[in-house]
Amino acid sequence: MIDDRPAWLVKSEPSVFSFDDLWAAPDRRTVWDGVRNYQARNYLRDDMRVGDVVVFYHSNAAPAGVAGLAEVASAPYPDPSQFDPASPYHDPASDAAAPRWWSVEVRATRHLSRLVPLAELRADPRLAALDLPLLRRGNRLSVMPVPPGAVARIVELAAG
DNA sequence: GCCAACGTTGGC
DNA sequence: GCCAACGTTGGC
Repeated sequence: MIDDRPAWLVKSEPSVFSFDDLWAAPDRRTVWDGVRNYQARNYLRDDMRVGDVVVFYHSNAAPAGVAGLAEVASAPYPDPSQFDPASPYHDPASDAAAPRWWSVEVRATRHLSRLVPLAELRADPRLAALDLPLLRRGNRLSVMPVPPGAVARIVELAAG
């Protein structure tokens, strides 16, 4: 039952890494690295658990919206890219003994029958009643919680 | 490309 | 600790 599990939304720019890219990855799986915001880091490090639902959102896209579903596929671990000088996410100030940035692995589980555009999410009264952080004004978090019931509703909209 | 909203940095 | 400047995000 999808609704019994905690759910999270992650953003990705599809021109960089799309849901289809995740679907095409080995084991449909990848490390979710490069998150460089403390609030999002706290969700990754402290709250995400194996089996949690992940809503894969395309940002900076036309249209932006929910592209598919995934799940948390590993326990949190220090984001390897912070220690990699060749990575654009390299953080020379991060100490290996007390890593600043964390990752989990995610695995794609379900293609939606179509992308659900942000405008449709905003227009849906049932989602509005759930107060999705994604839909709050000025939201810029790249990892955020999804309230109970919202995933099922998004799937309904996709089937819509 | 524009621009509003936001997070971070750094001078004081 | 304040807050202005700056850089980034992300919808349009």
